[in-house]
Amino acid sequence: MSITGLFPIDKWNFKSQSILNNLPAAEYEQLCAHMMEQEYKKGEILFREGTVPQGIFFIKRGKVKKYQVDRDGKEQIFYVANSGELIGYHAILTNERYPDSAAVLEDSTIACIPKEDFLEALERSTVLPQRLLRTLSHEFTVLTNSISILAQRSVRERLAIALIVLREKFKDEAPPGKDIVINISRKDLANIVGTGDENVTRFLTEFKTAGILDTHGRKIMIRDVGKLIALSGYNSR
Amino acid sequence: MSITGLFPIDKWNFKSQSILNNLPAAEYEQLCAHMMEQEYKKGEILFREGTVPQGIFFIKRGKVKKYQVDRDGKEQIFYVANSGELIGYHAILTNERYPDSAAVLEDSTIACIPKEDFLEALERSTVLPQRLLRTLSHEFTVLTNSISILAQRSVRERLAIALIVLREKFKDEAPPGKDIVINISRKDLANIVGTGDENVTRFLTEFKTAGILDTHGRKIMIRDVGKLIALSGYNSR
DNA sequence: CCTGAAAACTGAAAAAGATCAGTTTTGGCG
DNA sequence: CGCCAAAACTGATCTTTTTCAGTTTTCAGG
Repeated sequence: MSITGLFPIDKWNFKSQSILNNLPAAEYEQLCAHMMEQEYKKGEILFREGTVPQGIFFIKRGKVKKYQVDRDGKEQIFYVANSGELIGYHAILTNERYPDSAAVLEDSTIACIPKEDFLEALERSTVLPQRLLRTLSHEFTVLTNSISILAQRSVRERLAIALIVLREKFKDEAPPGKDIVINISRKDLANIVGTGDENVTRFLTEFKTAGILDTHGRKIMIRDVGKLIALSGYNSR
Repeated sequence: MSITGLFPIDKWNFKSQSILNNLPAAEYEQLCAHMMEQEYKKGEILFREGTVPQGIFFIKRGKVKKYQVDRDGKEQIFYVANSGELIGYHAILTNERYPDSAAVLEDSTIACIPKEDFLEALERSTVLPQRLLRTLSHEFTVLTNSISILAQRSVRERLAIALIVLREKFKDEAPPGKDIVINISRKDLANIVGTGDENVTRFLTEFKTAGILDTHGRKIMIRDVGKLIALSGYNSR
């Protein structure tokens, strides 16, 4: 059974990059007319809860976490966006103060397309609305899977699943033939899985002892995806 | 602080009914040309995981639960759709085998609009794609809130929140001046909250003892929404 | 109005997870 | 290269949640 064959996991890997790919040239030109490319450092915030972003963001290189912060300060990461993905359009589409925040997970190159250009392109374009609809529907599915996993699986299983998914997301960066390195803080991992960082440490130690992965500082290298999948609970029966 | 002012809670109450409201007459006519209205009984299944529905469903009266079933048979309800809402369009938009199921929660009147008519209307209409985009974006927000709640709140808090939301959904059915009655099985409640039905029973008993609600059989009548909100953890600080 | 199956409830025990209070390690910066 | 703050780790304890093994109640159909 392959990883991508595992239903909720390949859904989690969905990329919205297709939105801008192969747009009619004229539309693409117009959309990118006032695009601003910028370097962001780890930890920088793209937009914050309760605001309407200035535009939509296209991640050319790097990774961005999408999260919400609770009243009592607890952070929940519900998506890690990879290079090639587009974020920030939900707020612009609903034109509402938006409950999500986005922060840069590792040094990234991100382009910003002004709100107005995006909305205009959406009005004019013949393909953009359809693509967005499909993308949103797909994202919806990703979230419903996350809900099932968070509500029903143990912390160990959730962490195993998160690691499998993250491994896929960090695949691109590995030099050919070299290890895939997941570079993410324990706290961020905890905020994906919905637990504390102490728990993440504990289970990572357990996985390490079981020969499933290695750690060097905060870096995680997965050695045995098969065992992780077993632990994730998706091979049961 | 009003219920609807509570951020994640009013989001959960979102209705997608606006999608079909006040469409241009011609478009509406065309969309409804082959619409089939039908009575459904409690427990009937509208569509099942892994299928593409024949059409989209408009709930004229009643309620429908949207859920996913895990490999090991665990059911997770991620949304309760109310009268006025439209369901089933995700699968049709992505044109994929779809991971969600929908079953009738109480006797309902539901109209089915054939897939082809819906897709054609989507192509022709000037307002439908935009509306769907907004609706989907909004639904997305509802799900991210659910994720935060499920990942970070205790079972007691989750149940409190679920009850507040369900109370809003069952509001319409209460005769003026009479109690709002939440009519849902313990098992379904458990599958919303992500726990077992024994736990639901336990906490309901606790709430009853605290004067927060009454139960008659499986019916739940909430007496003190304020206390429930307090228990939900949303008044903290 | 009975009756049987499904649903709801209860208690006790075990397991899982959160929390607290530290110690050790890491990695960026002067 | 060493220092310092932040992050990671560890162990012990306490709380929450699950699980199991029943009993009681409800309610739909005969």
